[in-house]
Amino acid sequence: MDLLLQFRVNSNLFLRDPESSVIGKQIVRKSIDLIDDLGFEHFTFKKLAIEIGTTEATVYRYFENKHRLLLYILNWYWSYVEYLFLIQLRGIQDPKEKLVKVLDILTNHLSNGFGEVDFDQSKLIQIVIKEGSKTYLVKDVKEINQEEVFKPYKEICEQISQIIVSIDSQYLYPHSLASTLIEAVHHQTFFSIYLPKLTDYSKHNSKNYVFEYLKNLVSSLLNY
Amino acid sequence: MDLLLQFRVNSNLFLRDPESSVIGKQIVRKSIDLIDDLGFEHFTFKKLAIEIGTTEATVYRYFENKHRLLLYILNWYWSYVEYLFLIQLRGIQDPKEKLVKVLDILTNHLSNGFGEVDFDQSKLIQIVIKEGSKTYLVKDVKEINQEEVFKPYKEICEQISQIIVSIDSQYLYPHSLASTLIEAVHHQTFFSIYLPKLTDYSKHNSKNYVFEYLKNLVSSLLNY
DNA sequence: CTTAAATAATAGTAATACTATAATAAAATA
DNA sequence: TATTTTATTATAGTATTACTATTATTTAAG
Repeated sequence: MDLLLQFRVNSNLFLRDPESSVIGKQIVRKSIDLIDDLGFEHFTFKKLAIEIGTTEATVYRYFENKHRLLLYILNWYWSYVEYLFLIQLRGIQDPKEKLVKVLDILTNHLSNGFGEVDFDQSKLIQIVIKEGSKTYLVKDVKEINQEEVFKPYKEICEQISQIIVSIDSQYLYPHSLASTLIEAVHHQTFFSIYLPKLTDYSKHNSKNYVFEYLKNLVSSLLNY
Repeated sequence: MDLLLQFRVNSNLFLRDPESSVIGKQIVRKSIDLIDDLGFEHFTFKKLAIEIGTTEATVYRYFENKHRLLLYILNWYWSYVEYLFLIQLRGIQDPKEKLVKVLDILTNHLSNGFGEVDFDQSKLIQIVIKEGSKTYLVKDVKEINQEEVFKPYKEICEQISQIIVSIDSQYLYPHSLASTLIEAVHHQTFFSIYLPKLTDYSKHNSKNYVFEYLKNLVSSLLNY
């Protein structure tokens, strides 16, 4: 099952499959550590290479540039979420319950992990929250979009959209609501930590603040 | 009135007030053009200096680095929005109507401009949409937050939050909803242009798509 | 066992993000 | 008015970044 997920990552994202060699796996694993430590702006292939005891040129054989590596990491994440959807929504009939489970998966970042993964999951989540939007907020979105690099994100959005429609077939903005929910998970989590005045986090003692907020939002919105 | 707005920009953001000299004003005006043209990542002080016929060192006398310049531009924008709120919400009594007007101001980017400004307004809006989140998605958010550089954003959020509470005093997440609306304006506008599958833009022939979506969202949510 | 192909290491370059110092202009004071 | 002081810009530099080209080494194939 581990392998299945990894094979889904779009081959446009890399020059050489990082899963095909030991050094490739190290590149991905260590880059997750480093991007989390330094932030994407201060992360460089030089620093990564030193960290894993190789050279920049070697890293460049795997990824064209650090933006592609970030895309690779996020594609992996979205594929992982898709897998969680698959196994965790399977048993649920009620679409309302399904949507709550979706929010749970998206916000309850840790702990719902399956089996073992060879990197720090909490660091991955931090990258998704802090650096995720940098995958698409670039000058060449249009071009890279044609390479299908945002496909897993769109598929997640499509799935959530279908759940929304099955709750309320009259609702006019299912895709926008789906992408708003996904983005809200990220920026509300970020804000609650770093810019809490942009949230009501301090008034709620819940550690599942973002989950509660969005659960309330969808239930009011789709009236249930 | 013009001056009033400009004086509100936090002096922590610059080394020397760009409004105090001709070259300072050129730096701000041309940087708006260039950031829009190149994207923030490819924008450099060197390119800016060449464009306005000066040197990098001169630009560095005004702004510590390009991130500070971006913050300056966004602070200017948020102060401008605050001013629009002030004059355009004044006559409205009904808080529901007020909230719709807020969404109108936030989404109907152009045309509600007052008087003249000495730069391209549509380029400013593009920067707000595409680069705005890069002001806070940085390693040192915590530190720069202490310098009050996000104050105008928080004030806008606070104002919207108060409107929300006056519509529904029982609503538990007014600040989160406010910041979600602001962020949604930006990413939904971005998605509708560059990643339309993340929206329902194609199904609606409205050029005010994001406005309609969010108006519908708040009216369902706060039941009116 | 040899040759070819794949991979990594070494050594570069152009651009970026600054900084230090020198030159010039403007302002303030004698 | 002359002369300091100060403010501002220009010149020239450095370290780092983002790559690339070439060479060396390993692995695989015939």
